[in-house]
Amino acid sequence: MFAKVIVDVPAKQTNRPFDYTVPDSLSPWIEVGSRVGVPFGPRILQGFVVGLSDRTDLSPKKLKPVDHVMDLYPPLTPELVELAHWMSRTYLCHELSALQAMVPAALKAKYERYITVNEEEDANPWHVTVSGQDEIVRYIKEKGSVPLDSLLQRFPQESMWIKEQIRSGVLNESQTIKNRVSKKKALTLFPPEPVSQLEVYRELVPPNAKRQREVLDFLLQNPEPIRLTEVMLKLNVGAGTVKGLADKGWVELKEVEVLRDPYAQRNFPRTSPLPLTEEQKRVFEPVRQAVIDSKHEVFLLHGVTGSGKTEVYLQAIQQCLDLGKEAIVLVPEIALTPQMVERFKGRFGDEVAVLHSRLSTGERFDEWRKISMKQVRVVIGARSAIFAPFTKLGLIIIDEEHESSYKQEESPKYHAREVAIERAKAHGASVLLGSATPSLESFYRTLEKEPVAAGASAASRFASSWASSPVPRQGSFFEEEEPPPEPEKPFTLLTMRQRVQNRPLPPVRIVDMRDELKDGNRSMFSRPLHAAIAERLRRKEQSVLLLNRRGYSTFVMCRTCGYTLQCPHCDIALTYHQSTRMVRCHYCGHAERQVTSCPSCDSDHIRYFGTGTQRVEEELGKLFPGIRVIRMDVDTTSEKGSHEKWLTMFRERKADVLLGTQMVAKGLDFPDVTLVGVIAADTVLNLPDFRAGERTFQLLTQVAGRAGRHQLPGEVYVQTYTPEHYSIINAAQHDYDGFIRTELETRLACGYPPYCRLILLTLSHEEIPFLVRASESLAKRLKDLAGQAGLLVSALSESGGAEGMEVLGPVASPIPRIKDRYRFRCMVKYKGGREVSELVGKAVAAFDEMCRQEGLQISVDVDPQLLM
DNA sequence: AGCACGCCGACT
DNA sequence: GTCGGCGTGCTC
Repeated sequence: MFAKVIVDVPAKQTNRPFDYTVPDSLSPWIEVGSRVGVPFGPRILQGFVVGLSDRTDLSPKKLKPVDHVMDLYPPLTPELVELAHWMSRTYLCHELSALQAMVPAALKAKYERYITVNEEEDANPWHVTVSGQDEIVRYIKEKGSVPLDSLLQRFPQESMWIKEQIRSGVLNESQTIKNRVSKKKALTLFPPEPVSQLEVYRELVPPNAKRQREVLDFLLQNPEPIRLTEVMLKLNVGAGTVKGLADKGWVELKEVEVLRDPYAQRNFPRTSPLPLTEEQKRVFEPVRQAVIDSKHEVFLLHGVTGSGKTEVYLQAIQQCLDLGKEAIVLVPEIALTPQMVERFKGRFGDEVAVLHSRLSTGERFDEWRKISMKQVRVVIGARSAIFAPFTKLGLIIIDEEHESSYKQEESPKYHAREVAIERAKAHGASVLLGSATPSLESFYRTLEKEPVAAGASAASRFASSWASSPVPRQGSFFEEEEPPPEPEKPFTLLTMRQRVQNRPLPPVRIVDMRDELKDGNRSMFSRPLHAAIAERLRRKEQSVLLLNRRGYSTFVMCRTCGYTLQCPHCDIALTYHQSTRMVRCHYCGHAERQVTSCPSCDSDHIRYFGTGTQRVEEELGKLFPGIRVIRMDVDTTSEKGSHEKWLTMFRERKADVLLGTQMVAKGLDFPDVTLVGVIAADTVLNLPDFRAGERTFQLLTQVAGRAGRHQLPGEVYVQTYTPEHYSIINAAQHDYDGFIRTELETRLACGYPPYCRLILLTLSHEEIPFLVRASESLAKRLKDLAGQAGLLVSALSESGGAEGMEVLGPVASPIPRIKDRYRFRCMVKYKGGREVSELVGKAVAAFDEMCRQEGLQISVDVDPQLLM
């Protein structure tokens, strides 16, 4: 038997499976998806088994055997291995990166090299001449074995000599693969056998040892093994008490492997399904049917805020569980609040695993193992939870599907929505995308398109470009034969227009800040918003104020000459952190002490602009003396659990105003909030990104939905300098359809997604001239290859509906330098199928040598979400 | 990524 | 004549 293995080397040349023989002793343990240690060149590397075969094209003498298997059960399923392959082709990343993205970080290989003294060679004394070197040998002998890097740290002068000795055999080098996180052990208390012995011991306890007797009594009542920490908590005894018993041999304390449970302390009251409204029933029914029929279908659930999407999710999941299938729920990281977790844990109890970024590596690993070991059938989590190693998936739910956080910004730059659809296809599962403001991409895919057959229209060809199907694995992905892609099935649109109990959407008032300025109001609060806040204070109701982070960041400026502090390594302003009194660069981490005079003109009129929210908070305090404000931004929510703490305080009415960035707009539900104010609606709108209008509309709609969800009617104020913009007007009128119509027209006219697709290529290098040459050369290469394929057009929008691609740039990136590396970018706009991304892959591959030798870096982003 | 092999300049 | 620079290519 032969295993095809992707080894742990992220490089172009090793981005293919390598064949190994499987020794008989290991064959029962090796499956597609196993993690193995394999000899690769001179060392042992970690690798993933991506195929098993009883034949190989390689001559037997070149083959080496698999060294060992790393896990009792394979961490990946064959379906996920296939998915990794799809990802590597779709997003042009190494297959290894895709595989690694699927397992918890705890399983990432960590290699340690050990040095020992070779006893035989040591007999030859002339190898050891200089006294310092003699010391090294003694040091190693004393410790037995020493990790190489700690040895080099201790004897930095002698690194050459040490390498020599390893080569000549005086020192031995060996290497191990370690997991990053060990399984957690907890001291556990075991009662004696038989338990009746406890009666005897009870009498023997010294009369003054009251605590010890309590422990024995407890064990008599509860004779199962119990965690030491639990005993200490329950009986309020110290560890010494129990240790005393253990010392006498009356009870036993042993280390037992446990799963860390981040929600262990919490009790979730069980809830049962609520009766669905007519509208909920109408959208639930087709989803239920698809799940029962195991039919792959993608539903786009467009439901206004407060229309009760979550209850539909919960009942759809219940349907899944009833059929013995599993479900994944994706939620944007920022919305994965305790409230959200509570709703799922409350309905499905121990069947739920939760994955989010605030978990430690160990906690995350253990939640993941619950899935892997089939202890749970529901996973709720952020983006990467899409890789939950289920085998009987029935449904994938993506809440707030329009959120840009579903796109990973590091390699592999996948979009969870696309991955979800791909996974669902493999399982015959359905995907339910939910949002009050569906993305244009998703909405576009619900529109009826002409069939692919005769005359292949623009729309149908475009539709087919999204399709793909599993491919039998073989060789490198750039040269594979593709089966013709299946035509993409359109999404099914489901709509919920009513809020539960028919509460009206709050009226939204647009405030033109230009008028305020004209009338001499230079404050950041318009008169109407000011009056509205005053009114809430008087009525003892609560307000939420939202400030977009961007455009209001925390820079340091000289008021005499206008100089702003810049990062010396990046072309970006340094941000000021009040808590540490430091200025710091968000991109490279460069930090310096705050300055007292201008480095440029020496003036001491240095002004530290705090976070935008800090400024608003200050001004609120001035305008409304005694107002209680909770401020939520990066500064106040970095601490673990602080997010929850602030929200609880606000819920308990310990503040009048919740002031924050985006994070206050998402999914929060407070009964006494009757006012929502958006301080500056156009900060996003002015960004140089074709999605700016869409983002603005989404944000305003989301935040408007926060008001008046309960008995009290709500009201929304939106302050803006561009009140005539359709994304602001449509949001104010709660008119998604109107917005989408205008926005689709705009995108069609400008030639942007969803009418075409984009690939963003970013090149970086330390020297501008080299970078410019390389960038121009890459652009030329892209054009040449496109020309050869007959795909090149000069302006995509003018090519009508036909397939084609356009190469834009190179131009300097919006942030032209990061970490002392200059950045240029090229944009590929195209209509058509996979051939374009393959072509881009080929073009980039041609620059592989330049990357390796000259330090050029090229990053490829397929379907980029942020063009910044 | 590592690491070895291999082909041209300044030294014992 | 050798030591060593890092260009080139391979790892099942």
